Amino acid sequence: MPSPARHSRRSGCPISIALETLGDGWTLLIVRDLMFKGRKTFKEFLQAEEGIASNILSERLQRLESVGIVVKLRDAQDARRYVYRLTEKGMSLAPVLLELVLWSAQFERTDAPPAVVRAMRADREAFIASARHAWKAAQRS
Amino acid sequence: MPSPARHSRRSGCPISIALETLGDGWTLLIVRDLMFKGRKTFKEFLQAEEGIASNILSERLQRLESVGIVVKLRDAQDARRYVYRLTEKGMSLAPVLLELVLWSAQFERTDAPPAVVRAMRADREAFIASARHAWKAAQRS
DNA sequence: CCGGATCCGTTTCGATACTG
DNA sequence: CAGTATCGAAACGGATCCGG
Repeated sequence: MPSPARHSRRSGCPISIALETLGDGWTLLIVRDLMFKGRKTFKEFLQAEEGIASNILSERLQRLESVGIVVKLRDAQDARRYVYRLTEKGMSLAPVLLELVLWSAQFERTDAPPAVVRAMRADREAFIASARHAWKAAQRS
Repeated sequence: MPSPARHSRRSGCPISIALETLGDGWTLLIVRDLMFKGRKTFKEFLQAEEGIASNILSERLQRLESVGIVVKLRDAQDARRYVYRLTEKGMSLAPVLLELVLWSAQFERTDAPPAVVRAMRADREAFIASARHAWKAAQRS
């Protein structure tokens, strides 16, 4: 979706940057998986139930890296592997993702909302705080 | 982006419905314009600075209508025209949009954040409440 | 094996032109 | 004014190949 982002000057409500990065559905899924599902390797993203193709995943990860939302690092445990992590900028998307998940949960036809959703709904601030806490903890590893 | 939405069953964090509707950048812009900028006619959307093409706009509006986010009505003032309005479901997207706009504003390189953004930042609840109030007021017209 | 890159047929998008 | 029709460009995604 190149066009709406191009002519973004002086918009009353900025949103174009979000469009460039999140306007793509796959990207949104990757960020959600990073933030809430603990996925971090190429393979884990590939195996996500939505079924992304490897070339698409590769491209999206590169783009996320280039806009500073994720970083690619060597796995500390296994130096042959890579792990992807959200940056601070990436983590700052938490409120957006949380609202998005909550909104979706309202209309998704599931018998019972998953525990994650219930935790989010109960206390948004607390949920974001704990996600950030987990993120910081994983930092040192 | 057809695929991620197709296999959406039993996701730990629902988001697929949001992907179907908001995963497209143009759609996001339309909803933002409806919610925060008071745009409501086909022409007003067309004239938005981002420059959407008429066929794209048409298709996106139809899709938004089919998923129950907007309704298409005759203009009460001028019966020859149509106006598009957010439904209750559409308005329930307000928190998502607000967080999205706030996040974008952080990284958008503008000299001063527009008044809207400052108002949002100051009090999110109040901003959403007033947006909803304006929406209800416009209902009776 | 893992993390991609490349190729290529198919689908979708979107700018422009056109119509009721 | 509010959309359709057309048609080239771009994106998608499955298969396959490659370096470590």
